[in-house]
Amino acid sequence: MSSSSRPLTTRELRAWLGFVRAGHLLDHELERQIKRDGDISHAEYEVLVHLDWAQDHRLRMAELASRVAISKSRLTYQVTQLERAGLVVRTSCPTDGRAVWAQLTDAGAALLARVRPGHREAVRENFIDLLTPEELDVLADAMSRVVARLSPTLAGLLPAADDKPGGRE
Amino acid sequence: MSSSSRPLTTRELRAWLGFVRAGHLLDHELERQIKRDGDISHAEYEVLVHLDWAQDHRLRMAELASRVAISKSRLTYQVTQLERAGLVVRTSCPTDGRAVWAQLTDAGAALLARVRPGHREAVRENFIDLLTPEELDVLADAMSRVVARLSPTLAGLLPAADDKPGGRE
DNA sequence: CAGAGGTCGTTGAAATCTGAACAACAGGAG
DNA sequence: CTCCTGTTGTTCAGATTTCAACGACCTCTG
Repeated sequence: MSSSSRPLTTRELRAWLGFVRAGHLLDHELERQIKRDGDISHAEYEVLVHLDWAQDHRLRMAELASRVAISKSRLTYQVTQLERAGLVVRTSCPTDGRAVWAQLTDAGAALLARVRPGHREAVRENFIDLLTPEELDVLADAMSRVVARLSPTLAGLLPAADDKPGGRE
Repeated sequence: MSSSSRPLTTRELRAWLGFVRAGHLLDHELERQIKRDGDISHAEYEVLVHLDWAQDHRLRMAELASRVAISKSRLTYQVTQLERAGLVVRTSCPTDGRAVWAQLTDAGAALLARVRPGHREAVRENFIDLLTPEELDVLADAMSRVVARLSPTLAGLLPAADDKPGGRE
């Protein structure tokens, strides 16, 4: 790579640092909001959301870990916590003895319903509403390239580029 | 807020999810690269970088924590680790008995010099080079608004919007 | 059927992180 | 000087995360 030793220009640095900092700050803010509205961690919330999105509100552990982008052992811990709180149950799979289903419970769905509005609002206030529609598109395109490079698998799960009022999130 | 219950459109969702996923994946990738080249964590690397950027390669704990955007107690832990590795030293401040300076050592600077090229390359390959200059500018502007909203203090430290070959990072 | 090789989810120990409580100090008002 | 209030960095306990095994199971081959 011929560019390997060339330092980042101010333009590049500005984009990179801004991206990283915005990510950290948003993480922190959402952590706060989710803890406040639902008394669970952001990580746990993510697990619930992905279960909610899934067919029949359930997923195998490995698939869930992949979608939430966390390690298997971390997910084991999270699901144990969520199960303890009654938001999720583990079920064994009849066709594959190794597999474990994580299934969203009614209580889990109810919690999601309670937390989501505030979450949406937080995402809007601190991110979406600060960008123009054009910027959103530019960002989405650029990010999809980044995701595609680092994880072709996950890239396939991102929504396509049309604009109907999505039924998710 | 009138928008509080309106779900995210596909366009918005695409931008938001892409942003979050790209952030996670980049974090993971950089973690790997830094561990490989310098045998330290990404968090520790960030501390070293901010010290290097600072006047005289040193900062007070509180200021450092603020710039790296981590908690005081977390920084205490990180600096202890870095000190144990000889990459940083703690110094007491003559004018303020409460203050503690974290000072980059020569070994710390040397480590940075060893890790940075690979880091730069990773950032370029997986981020910068995937975006056009126009996209970089759009992104930087948008992110600066997000940062400004969530942390006016940090926003002031972001580089300005000109484009000379920056001497940092 | 037996065995090899791979996948799945869990476990345990160590590393790291969070949040509240704390002790030492600074700065100003009385 | 003395008290009061706010700041600074650390500490401790508990929560979370990582990483390297591990046991159970599946699949394919012979």
